[in-house]
Amino acid sequence: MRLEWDFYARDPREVASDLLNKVLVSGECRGRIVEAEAYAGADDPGSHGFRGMTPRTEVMFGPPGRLYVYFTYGMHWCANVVCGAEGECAAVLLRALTPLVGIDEMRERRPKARQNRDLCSGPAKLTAALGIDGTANGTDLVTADSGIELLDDGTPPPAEPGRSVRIGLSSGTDLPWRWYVPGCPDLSRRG
DNA sequence: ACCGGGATGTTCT
DNA sequence: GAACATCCCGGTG
Repeated sequence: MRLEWDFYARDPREVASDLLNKVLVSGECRGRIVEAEAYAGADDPGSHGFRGMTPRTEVMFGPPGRLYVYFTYGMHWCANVVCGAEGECAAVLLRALTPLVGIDEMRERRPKARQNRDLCSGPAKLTAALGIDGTANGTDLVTADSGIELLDDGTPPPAEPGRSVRIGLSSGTDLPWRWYVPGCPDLSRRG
């Protein structure tokens, strides 16, 4: 069943750990979330929202349950789930998926992937594999009006998830706000 | 296996 | 002008 508004309207650290083993749907493709990171606002120097709202980060401050998609390094898209209360800055970056459905379509979008575990093993890989780009910024995951949604298929999050500092930051590097499924072969890094 | 560097352009100072 | 929540390729061991 589809995740509802109250799932998202919480602290991003809770949402990040609870998103493990949920299913991301985009069009005909599906993947299981195995790695996610929490981001906050004024108290989180690693967050895009650290210095307040800008045109780019407006969605992060808006209602929970929407998708915040940003462009980085001149060529990559990354997708976040907006969390917390409306007016707060809070989101969860989706960092890795286990491909479940639509693998042929994913391989067409990511022809350089050598194996299935390379298709979605990074935040910009999974958006490319599932066809998510800036046109999806701000779309509502609860109504799924753009074909993107999150499902609970009955698989619970791991009883003891892996946890580490966040990856790729130059600020906020001390906060252990990355969660992952231990030993999963589809992570962005071994864990 | 590990490491270094290039691609590529938006965003904010 | 610098930084960037990244990825890929080619070098070396």
